[in-house]
This record gives sequence, structure tokens and C-alpha cells, in this order.
Amino acid sequence: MTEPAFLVLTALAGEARHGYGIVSEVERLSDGRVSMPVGTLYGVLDRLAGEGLVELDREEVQQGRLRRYYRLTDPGAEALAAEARRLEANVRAATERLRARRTRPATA
Amino acid sequence: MTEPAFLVLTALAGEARHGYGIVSEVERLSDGRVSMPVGTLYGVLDRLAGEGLVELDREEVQQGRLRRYYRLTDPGAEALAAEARRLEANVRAATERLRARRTRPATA
DNA sequence: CAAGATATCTCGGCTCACGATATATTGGAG
DNA sequence: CTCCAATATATCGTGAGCCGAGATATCTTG
Repeated sequence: MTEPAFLVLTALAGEARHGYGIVSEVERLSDGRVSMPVGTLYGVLDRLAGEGLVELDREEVQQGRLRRYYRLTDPGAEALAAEARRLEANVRAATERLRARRTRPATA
Repeated sequence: MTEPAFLVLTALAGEARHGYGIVSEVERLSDGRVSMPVGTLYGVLDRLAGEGLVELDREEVQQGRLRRYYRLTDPGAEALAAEARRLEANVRAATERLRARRTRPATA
């Protein structure tokens, strides 16, 4: 799973959101560190929908603007949880080795 | 930073290793879950060397086979630590939202 | 009235992953 | 003694996917 896909699933884990809302939510949940370009978003969304990890929730017209809401499916929640576990294992491995390195610094 | 790059830096955090040794180490540190294809490895290694995150440590000839060892540089260790922090924040955000979802499950 | 925020989506270029391929040595199985 | 697997290097081409740029439309604010 790619990182943009991971972030989209995360943004949808709380509640159903529309495209632009996902962009805002990703920015918010990363404290402004990550911005999701819309050119990335819609490709990711299509792919995730094709894999059944997200699905169309509803369509609304709010103040003349169409809002297309997506929601996380159960397989999507499982996939996100599995990916989170995988990443956590990677992070743990890196952190352990970095700690060992600080104790006994390299020559470089 | 791409995931293969992250894993290569992690493999080198402990001690200097040669290409094939990195492949083995990545497999080992992920408990066999991740296998790093050599076609991926050498591209990543070149890129990381170009960015100054790893550098050539030494070359040895062991039993007629050339071994080219790479080591993590200090900027490489910093980059790895920064990326680990970033990933950890992503994982935390996903885990929190998934927990909230389990408490109050979605319709999908 | 213009500009910026909100909202959708497409397209093309660039980067990167990785399977396949090439080459060479050592060690073990048959 | 021959063949295959493992060890070791490296390159190349395809395909996937990220994302900047652009197209389109409405509402709000100055």
C-alpha cells in the first residue's frame, strides 16, 4: 500500500468524507506536514474503490457544489490496520538499530 | 523517502554491509515478511549514495567474490530517524481513528 | 467585478519498483 | 564430473503511481 492510500484510508476511518474534505483532513491529522494534491487524491480514491477498500457513501449538493462522499469499508479498515502494524514493525526495527548506533557510533 | 530506501538505511544502521548482505538483513529484520529484490536494491543504493545518506565503506574479496560494503552516514542516520518519526505519527493517527471506529462502527 | 475558497476531474511527465537477464565463483548433490 | 543452488555483482525495460498543471463551476469576500 502506498502512503497516499494509507492517508486517505486514515482520513476516512473517522467518518465519511468527500474528496476536498479528505484533503483537509489529511492536512489536519498531520498537523499541516502533509498536503495531499488533488491529482493524487482522485487516482488513489479510484484505485481504493476498485479494490473495495472504500466505497461511495452518498452524493450531496451543498450550496450548488456537488459533494461526493466516500466511506471506509470493513475490508478497508482491516487493510489499514494491517498496514499500520507493518509500518510499526519497520519503525521499531529502525529505532532499535539507531539506538544501538548512538551507543556505539559509526566511523562515518 | 520510499520504503525500500527506509529498509536499506535500517539494515545499514547496525553495521556496514554489502549488497547481498543488505538483502539478507532486510529479510531477517522483517521476519521473512519483506524480500528486497536486487533490481530494487542497487537502484536504491545508488540514489542514497548520491544523496550522501550512505557511502562506500570498503571493498573486500572473500572467497573469490567481490564484496562492496556500504555504511550509513550521519546525515543518513538523521534522515532515517526523521522518517521513522514521520511514519510513527501516521501510524498513530490511523490507530486512533480505527479504535474510535470500533467503538462506534460504520454502516459499511 | 475580481479573487480566493470550495468542489469536481483529467492528463502527461517523471520517478521508482522490480522481474528478467547477464556474469562469475564456490559448494554440494547426484 | 557435472549440474544446480547460493553468493555476489550490475543493468534494463515495463509498468505503476505520484503530482503539477489545467479545465470547469459555484459561493463568498473585498
